[in-house]
Amino acid sequence: MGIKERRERERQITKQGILTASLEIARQSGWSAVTIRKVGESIEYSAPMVYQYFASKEEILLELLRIGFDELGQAMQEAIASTEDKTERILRAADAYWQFAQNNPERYQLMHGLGGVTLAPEAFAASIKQTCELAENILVDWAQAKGVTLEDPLGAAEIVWSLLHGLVSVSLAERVQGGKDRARNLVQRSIQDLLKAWSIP
Amino acid sequence: MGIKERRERERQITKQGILTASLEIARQSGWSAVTIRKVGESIEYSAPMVYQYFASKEEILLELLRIGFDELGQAMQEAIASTEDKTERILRAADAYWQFAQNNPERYQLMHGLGGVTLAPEAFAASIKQTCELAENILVDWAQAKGVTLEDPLGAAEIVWSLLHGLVSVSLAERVQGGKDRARNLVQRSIQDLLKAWSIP
DNA sequence: TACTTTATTTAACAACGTTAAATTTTATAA
DNA sequence: TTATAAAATTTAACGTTGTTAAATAAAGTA
Repeated sequence: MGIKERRERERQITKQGILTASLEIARQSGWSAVTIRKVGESIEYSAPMVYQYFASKEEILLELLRIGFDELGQAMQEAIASTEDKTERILRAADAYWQFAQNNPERYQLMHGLGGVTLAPEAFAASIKQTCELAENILVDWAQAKGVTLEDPLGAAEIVWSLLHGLVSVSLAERVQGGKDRARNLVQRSIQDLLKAWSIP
Repeated sequence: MGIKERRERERQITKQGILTASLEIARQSGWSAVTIRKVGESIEYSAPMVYQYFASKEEILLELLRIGFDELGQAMQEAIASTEDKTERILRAADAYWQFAQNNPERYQLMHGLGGVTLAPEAFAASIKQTCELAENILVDWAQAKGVTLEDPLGAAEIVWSLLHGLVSVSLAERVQGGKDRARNLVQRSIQDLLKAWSIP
């Protein structure tokens, strides 16, 4: 009597369909164009059917947000694991962050309340904190390896992350002249500059 | 026959009322709560009357955006004019930027597409560019005074501004631990750090 | 006072998120 | 296989949004 199980499998497929459809609409037309009716149409159901899978539109966005932060965290972890050099580690983690934002602009928007996303600030808080702690860890590692004493490690992490987030935000809004590659170099260079300043007593 | 003039005066007052009402609603309940009907109610008119003053809701937001960038630019200009010391000048300009964002969070959101604001990216571009050019100017001045050669002055300006914008964004979303004062110090310190790095060959 | 113009409001439309009711489809039991 | 219960799905509807058209009220002019 695997009928219940089959149903559950179908449910998961449809649920995933809702998520990918939402993401696709956002990719094509921005987050304000993501409507329940359009999502329903995408999965070839009537609009109210969406509510059999998510309690509200906000829940869809929150789920996508969670997935996004998971993937970003994973990408950064891989970057960190890819080298033993503490400085290079920071630069690669930053580049992983940068690449994620460039390859998934609409998800980055969702994860940071950009591009007309209406999500309560509390939604971001936890995941952001996690990313920031990760940044703090690799900075502390770096400082230790270099024999540098960071008087405010969390502050340093927040600075690096803010710089990164600022450049990404600006780049995503296509406000930086010279295209993505230039902005990418800017990220790398500015972080190196910060590390340089922190290396000197 | 000053009847036409009186009408025009009244018109300007009502127009201003629409702008301040929109800002007030956003301040109290966020930008997604700013609706034409509520704005109409605020100025004690029916909703459609708003369209006698602005062609669309977007036009209201764009006007507020323009005013916001004007005021921000003015505040930064005053900060710049307040000292001859090139380094202090940069720090004061950054603090003016910071103070504007803290004192007008909903306007800062509007000006940068935060907090559920749905405005086309093109809307920001011009004004942002202006602010960035201002940053470039004071950085070039600083470099000249310090005998430093900035190989990419615009890039340096974009870095400083991104750092500033990143910290402001994070602070406005109340994601920084330790409150506003700590974040303000972070801004000052990080910019000093960048300048320090750029001072060294 | 009568008429024209202007100012303002009410009604309405399409689209939104969401819920309730109606309907169709599917599974179960005789 | 057919009647019935359960589940799945859709249609209709509510209140809200931005916006426009039509109706009404007010003001100015002759």
